[in-house]
Amino acid sequence: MSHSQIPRPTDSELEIMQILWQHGPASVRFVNDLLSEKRDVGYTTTLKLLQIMYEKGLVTRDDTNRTHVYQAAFKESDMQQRLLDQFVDTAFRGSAVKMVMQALGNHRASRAELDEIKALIEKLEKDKE
Amino acid sequence: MSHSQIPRPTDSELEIMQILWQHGPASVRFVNDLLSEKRDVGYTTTLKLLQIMYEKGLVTRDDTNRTHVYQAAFKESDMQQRLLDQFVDTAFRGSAVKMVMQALGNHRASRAELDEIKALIEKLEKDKE
DNA sequence: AAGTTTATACGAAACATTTCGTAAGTCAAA
DNA sequence: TTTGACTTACGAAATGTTTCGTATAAACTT
Repeated sequence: MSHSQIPRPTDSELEIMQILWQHGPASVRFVNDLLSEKRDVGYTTTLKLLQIMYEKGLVTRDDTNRTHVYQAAFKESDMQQRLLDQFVDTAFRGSAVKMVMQALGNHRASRAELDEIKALIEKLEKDKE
Repeated sequence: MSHSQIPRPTDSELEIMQILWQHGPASVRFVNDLLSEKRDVGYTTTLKLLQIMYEKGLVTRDDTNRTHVYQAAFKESDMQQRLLDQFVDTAFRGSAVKMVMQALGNHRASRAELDEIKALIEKLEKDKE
């Protein structure tokens, strides 16, 4: 199927995307086993979700074998960027900086992580010269 | 009505919250006028949404006059923090730092903004000592 | 080969969200 | 006082999401 525009995944769909990104191509069984560790979910529910995600173009699948193997259709970082843009727009009126400040202010980041961010900022500022 | 737990606002609801945060307490008419500038939406649609938001506890209202006046039930920053936590969990597997890096990497922030963030980081690092 | 387990497909119920039509009341102007 | 504009309340259609039961076929076990 062809898709002019990929829709934003729902929360449930994103949960499954996470599994596919973390573990690579996987069967319904595999996805459902991992999903079941976190919450109560039936096998056919997971199957149906993956089928819908396939129709939406969120995942691809290999159905040469009886057990189909699903795979994320997008890189995690690309999807994150899209979700981030959307989130900044709706929750922070488009201000990524405000969002960053809020995230740093209340999430306890380690010193190493803070240093990493600081280094990125300095690199960005250098690029600006 | 009493509420044990306030649900996450939907996208449409958040759009209305933004208006209430930006302009303060407002009538359905006022909200709908602003909303209509961006997209096509009927008056009773906006009314219904505000009524539902009232039932959910997202807004309060003053109904002493015929024209009810609605008001956000939460500070914008509090809501942003809640949405942010949720977003980081679902989209970045809990890593606020990764999210920040991605936001800074792809959003063009001004030098002044970058400096502001750097200052915050240095303050946080000082607090860590 | 017969029975058990495992797979997909599909329909539909249950639930949530979005949208709006219609009814009924209030208010102000003609 | 009648008319018209404006208001809230409410029901319900339209759409999207989540869940699972059932049917059917394939593969494995004994």
